[in-house]
Amino acid sequence: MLSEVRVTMTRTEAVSRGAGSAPADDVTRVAVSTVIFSLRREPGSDCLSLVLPLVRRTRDPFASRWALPGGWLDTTESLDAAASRTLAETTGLAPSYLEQLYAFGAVDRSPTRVVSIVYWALVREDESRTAAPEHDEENVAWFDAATLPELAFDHNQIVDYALWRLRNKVGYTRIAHGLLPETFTLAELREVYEAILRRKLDPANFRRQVENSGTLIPTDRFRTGSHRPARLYRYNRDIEVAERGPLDAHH
Amino acid sequence: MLSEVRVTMTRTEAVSRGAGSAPADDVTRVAVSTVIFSLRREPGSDCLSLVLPLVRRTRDPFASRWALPGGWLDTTESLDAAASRTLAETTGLAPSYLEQLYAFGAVDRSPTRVVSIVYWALVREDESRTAAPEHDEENVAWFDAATLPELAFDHNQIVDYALWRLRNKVGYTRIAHGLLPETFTLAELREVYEAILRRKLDPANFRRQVENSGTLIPTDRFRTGSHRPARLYRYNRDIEVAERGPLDAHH
DNA sequence: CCAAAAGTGTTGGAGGTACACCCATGA
DNA sequence: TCATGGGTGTACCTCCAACACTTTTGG
Repeated sequence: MLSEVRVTMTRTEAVSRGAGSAPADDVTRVAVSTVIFSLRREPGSDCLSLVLPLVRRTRDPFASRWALPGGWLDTTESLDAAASRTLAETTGLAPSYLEQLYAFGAVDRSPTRVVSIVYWALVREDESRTAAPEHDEENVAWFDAATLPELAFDHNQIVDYALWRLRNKVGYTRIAHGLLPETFTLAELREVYEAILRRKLDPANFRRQVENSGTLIPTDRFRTGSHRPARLYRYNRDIEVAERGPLDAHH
Repeated sequence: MLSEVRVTMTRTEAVSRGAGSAPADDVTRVAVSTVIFSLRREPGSDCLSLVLPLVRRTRDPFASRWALPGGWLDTTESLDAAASRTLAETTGLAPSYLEQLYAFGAVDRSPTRVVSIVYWALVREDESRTAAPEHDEENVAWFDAATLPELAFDHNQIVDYALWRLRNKVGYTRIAHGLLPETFTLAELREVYEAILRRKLDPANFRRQVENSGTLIPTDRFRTGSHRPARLYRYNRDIEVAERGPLDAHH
């Protein structure tokens, strides 16, 4: 039915950032990348902003460009596991939330045929500080999500899509706690929403909304400091099950 | 900068779903499958039900089981194109709506390592009738989505997820027109919603909701027949752009 | 006491549900 | 004429945005 054909294809060096032997030439390879979001308080301004880690490519194509952390899919691991693994290898992070974003497979997105299964993840602010201890400090850096440079491949587009998903999902799920420590004040939670949605929220209405949603458990502790002490809350982990669809796995 | 090399792509004659020689053992291959929804009016009952086409497998694994239509990803086509192609090859259908669903890649979902990029699609009721003219009538059949047999691989799970997405998406987008002809009455549109959501909707409130959404354009024609003639509507195609995220392609 | 953030109350509008009610046709 | 679905009006309820107001701390 289909006969064997010869194809001439301009091919550059292998794609893998990091190690890996040269791959076979005639197959489409599967890569896994992750858009990792965290929050950082800018020293100058007093508001939080979304940041994400990028790795500098050390080889062609797009050598010296910044790219999403990722790697090749191993034959013996699931997609979710590959996302966690490559994420840990390149940045040393363990995400508090991880979800598949999309599979990108345009033929010209890389010189060789690569299908990228892209995940997106959230890491807590405190965790992202301790990350990348020995992981080439040089080649991993955090960027403000709003002002990214030109990235390798179609990664700018991918980040845009991940941002869109994050902004959507924060509206109808309670994933914001993936960016916060175990306990937090309502003001801190509101700041997270404001950073993601890029607009101010009414503190009074925000309080009632999250209180009525039943996803927060008040503790008896308070955050003291500047003014009137604010109650600390924890997330109710029993809720979030029903929010997701019938996809068993991914944690 | 980029050096040109020659690559020999042994296209193991294969790929399309039925045929196929044994694949290489050490690579993970990429398949593309599609969950295709359409509507069928059951002869006995008077209400619409969701149906989808399945193909009977002719070889192991899961020989003689029913499976989602699909095939191997070709090296020279995008994921979207592969979904359209395999969908046409196996069922002869051209979908009125096509969207990527999810990438499934558990290691044990197939004896050999296969990552399936799954799409879901809608085809209009009338189109689904004329389908599969010469496409092995024997090995393609339509099933009620609610009462599927045990399918090959993890395809039952996949259909469940596709149904979940469809039911969600019908609530906040206007994809239902993908199951209807060019013009239709509000009652017909409501029936589509009822079939997808599996519950009755108030005709009066349904009318106002879709009218206020601005997605319908009334024509000056009417569907006559049983009782008082019902006005025919068309969909306003200018709207649906803003509904989707920043994913350029897939039409 | 004052500033500022924590937390509460109140109002009005938007949108959804339930349901009563007219309208127009085939039989 | 009647039965049936097409189409309209309306009351009510819930949720949300706006904003006035009280409470509690640090300085």
